[in-house]
Amino acid sequence: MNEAKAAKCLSELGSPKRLAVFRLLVKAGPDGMMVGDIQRRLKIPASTLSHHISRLAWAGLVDQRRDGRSLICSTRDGVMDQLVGFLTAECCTGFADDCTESAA
Amino acid sequence: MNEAKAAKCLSELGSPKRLAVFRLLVKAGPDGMMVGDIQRRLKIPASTLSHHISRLAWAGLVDQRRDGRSLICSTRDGVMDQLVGFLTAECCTGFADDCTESAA
DNA sequence: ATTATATTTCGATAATTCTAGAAATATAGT
DNA sequence: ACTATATTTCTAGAATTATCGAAATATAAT
Repeated sequence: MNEAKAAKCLSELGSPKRLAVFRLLVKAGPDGMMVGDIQRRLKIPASTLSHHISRLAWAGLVDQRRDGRSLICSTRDGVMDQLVGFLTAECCTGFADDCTESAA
Repeated sequence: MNEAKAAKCLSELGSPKRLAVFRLLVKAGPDGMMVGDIQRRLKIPASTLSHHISRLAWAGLVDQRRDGRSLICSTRDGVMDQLVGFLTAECCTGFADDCTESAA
């Protein structure tokens, strides 16, 4: 996780519809949820929902796998922890100046 | 913290320049940092930087106070914890049982 | 009052994103 | 092959956002 990747994730999660989708998937857990079920639940037109899901996937926040005619979405394991870790890593908490980019 | 407010925060943090500003302020701690210092550090034109700071303030992520001719920016206390709490709050409260990490 | 410094607001343009209907693709069943 | 279901890709207009120079505002010092 670096600043560019974190910004990408945050930006994608920053759309109310995408955040709602993502949170639904967080709740669904590893079993995930079919696109159609998300659509029925959130009442978003299919093409709009597909657009948002593809952005979440592009950011690495969500994975999709096919099961017959359905595509099952789930949150990518660990990505949320990485993001939260990055945000809360108080790099140089002692207010030092020399913080060279830290990994995490 | 609710979904709309969280989305607002995430969206604002999702701009690379704003994320850089915010992280600089996280590092600076409660003492904060003058706009001019942020500008010299990140090399963003003043009007552009002002725009980004005002968005961070609008989202409730950053506060500004005046000190003489300078405006001092600092992260709003607690907002990051609230955001992280919101993001991780409902993890696996639904149906999954093998979510071992994340918390509060 | 004049001048200098610090930062914001204005204004205009470029770029990106949102939205959703229509068409296309993928899979399954008959 | 044909039909139905599930989802994506295409497309395009509307809305939002980013960028930054110029002008304006706020404060301080002389």
